[in-house]
Amino acid sequence: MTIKDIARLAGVSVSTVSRALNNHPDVSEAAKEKVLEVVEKYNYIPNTSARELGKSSSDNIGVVVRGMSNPFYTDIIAAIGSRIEKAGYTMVMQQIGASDDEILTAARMERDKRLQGLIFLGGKLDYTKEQLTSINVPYVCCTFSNKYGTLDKSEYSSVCIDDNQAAYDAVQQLYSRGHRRIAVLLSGSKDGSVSQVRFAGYERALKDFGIALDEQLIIEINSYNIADAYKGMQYWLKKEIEFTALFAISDNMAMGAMKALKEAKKKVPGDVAVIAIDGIEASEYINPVLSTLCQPMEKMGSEAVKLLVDIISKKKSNRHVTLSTTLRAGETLE
Amino acid sequence: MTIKDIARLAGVSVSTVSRALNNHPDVSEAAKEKVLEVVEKYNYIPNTSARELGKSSSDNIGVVVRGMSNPFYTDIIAAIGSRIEKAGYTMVMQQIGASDDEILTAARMERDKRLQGLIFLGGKLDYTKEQLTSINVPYVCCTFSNKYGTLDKSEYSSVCIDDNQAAYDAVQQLYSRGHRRIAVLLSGSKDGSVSQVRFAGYERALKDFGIALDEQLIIEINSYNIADAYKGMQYWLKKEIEFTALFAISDNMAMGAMKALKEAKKKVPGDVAVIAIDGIEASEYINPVLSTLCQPMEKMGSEAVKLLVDIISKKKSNRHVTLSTTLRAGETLE
DNA sequence: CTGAAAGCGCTAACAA
DNA sequence: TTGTTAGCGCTTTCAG
Repeated sequence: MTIKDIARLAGVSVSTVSRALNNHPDVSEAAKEKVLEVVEKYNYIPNTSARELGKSSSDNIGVVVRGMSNPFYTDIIAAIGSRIEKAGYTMVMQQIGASDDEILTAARMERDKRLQGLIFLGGKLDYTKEQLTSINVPYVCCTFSNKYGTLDKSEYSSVCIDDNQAAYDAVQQLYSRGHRRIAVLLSGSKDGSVSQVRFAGYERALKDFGIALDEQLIIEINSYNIADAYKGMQYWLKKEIEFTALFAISDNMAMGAMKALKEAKKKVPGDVAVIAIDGIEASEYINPVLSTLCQPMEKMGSEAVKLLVDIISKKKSNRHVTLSTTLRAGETLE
Repeated sequence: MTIKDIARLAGVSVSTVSRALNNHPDVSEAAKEKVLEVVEKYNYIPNTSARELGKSSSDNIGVVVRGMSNPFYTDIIAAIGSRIEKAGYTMVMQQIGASDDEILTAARMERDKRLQGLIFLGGKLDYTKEQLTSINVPYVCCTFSNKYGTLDKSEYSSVCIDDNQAAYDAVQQLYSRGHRRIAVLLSGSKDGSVSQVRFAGYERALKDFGIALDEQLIIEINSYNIADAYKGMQYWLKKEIEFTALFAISDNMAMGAMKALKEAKKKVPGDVAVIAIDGIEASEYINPVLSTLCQPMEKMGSEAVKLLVDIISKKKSNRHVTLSTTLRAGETLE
């Protein structure tokens, strides 16, 4: 069943069918009605590929999300979606696995869907200009910036928190409560990911507070996984290194760590205070409730769209906005 | 940059480029090399729409997943993905929102991607034959079956647990530990969703065990949301209805409920025993660890693909497999 | 092994 | 308002 069949069945030409289906103004009510009736009757569904191909332009904005079903992104995506809609564009989202190439995915989408712009959710921090030659539309990095790349600031937009500062603030929360032996749970300290940035904030805070960096307090797990955080913490606890507080670079990792702490009979808080960064919903439902610095998810999403739309419509050029976190007191701080 | 440009630049015809790009056997090494060189140099990316359109068939299997980023699905999806790959097919996944129409999505995919088959993850339980006329390839329902629909068993395949029995088993766990005042936390008791099926299992168990159904013990929240479960439970607890155990129809809902119980100073376990169904990772990281009946996620995913591939290759016809759950003891049972 | 040319199903000028 | 027709970018016969 193609548009031709419908045309024949409705006794009109294909263009009339196309017009009727796309709500073009220049179709008579009679023709439109007839067409829709046939479409309904035969359960006709237009082929998207053909449609996309035939079209010369579109109002599509692409969103490529790294990490399947990362709870941290759901709220942001919702915000992005509604904002895009409101701006009169159409959202085309694509999720990719942790090891997939977002640039390639984006480049494909750009051509396939004739995108006007792109939003990257949770990408890498080290793009080079070279790698991005295949992207020819404006794009904004959401939740991250090009910290370690060689991209010129004027070539892209971004909206994120100041990860270094957030980590600094987290450590300060612990420090101000008297903690000096502050362990840090991270993915990697020089993996070029957000983990590295947050670790740098941790280091900076210690330095500022006059605490010497103790290698023994660094728990590196090479993953953002909750189960890995649990196992990593479990393993580290066996070393029986003295500490009174833990700064986890993400809520998820903090949750894994807390299970290990509980099993090791370390009271949280009491024996150990815990703080993290992110503010996902799940960490609000654990016991004790995790104390964490929340990222303004909704704001991030809507801001990202705003930046992009402004660029697409030539109103403004590339910009970089930094949003601030808010502390969720929780119950793990003391 | 289109295939034509590449052809010109490489000094060959478009068909040769197409062959080189698609690993066809009948291309000389020299031509292939030349083409790939140009492709590389100009960063050429073929247009998927055009590709899909031009192709007469495909080895695509579509997967439509209901519910964005539902943690329950991630493991299943991973299993489905690797199984599809292994079987020599290509997975094309599409996530849809809770209120979107999966049949329409599937019908579109079927045409756009020239699917050989479909897998539905977390769909509705009440399809009618009429609604499915737009689907013309074999499909299997994963994690659910067509409990309330009028579909003939021979028209589709399914792989899921026996939800009614799982609920029955959950209640039995509580009953055997002496509980008689067993509250149930559900989405709806007649919403035609899995909630209804599990509630029926709860009812059946009570009947079997000689316990009268007490309307006061039914907590209906019209949602599967963790926050709603929390609020719903909070509200219900204010009524101060006497109970010693809670059966939540999903892990997620149990987590919300447990936060409410904790805030109401009800000890879990001790004052209240809790059991649920699903076995998601998160519920393993809360305190106390949730006792629950785990669905065999991996098995479900791989089994779904197996059924589908067998049908596509005409080896077998539609089948329905029921997998059993396993109890995760946890710490909320007593 | 290679190229020319006919589609794939739709959109969008251009005429009528 | 309508229909005709030329693409969109690729795959795939069919000749050569």
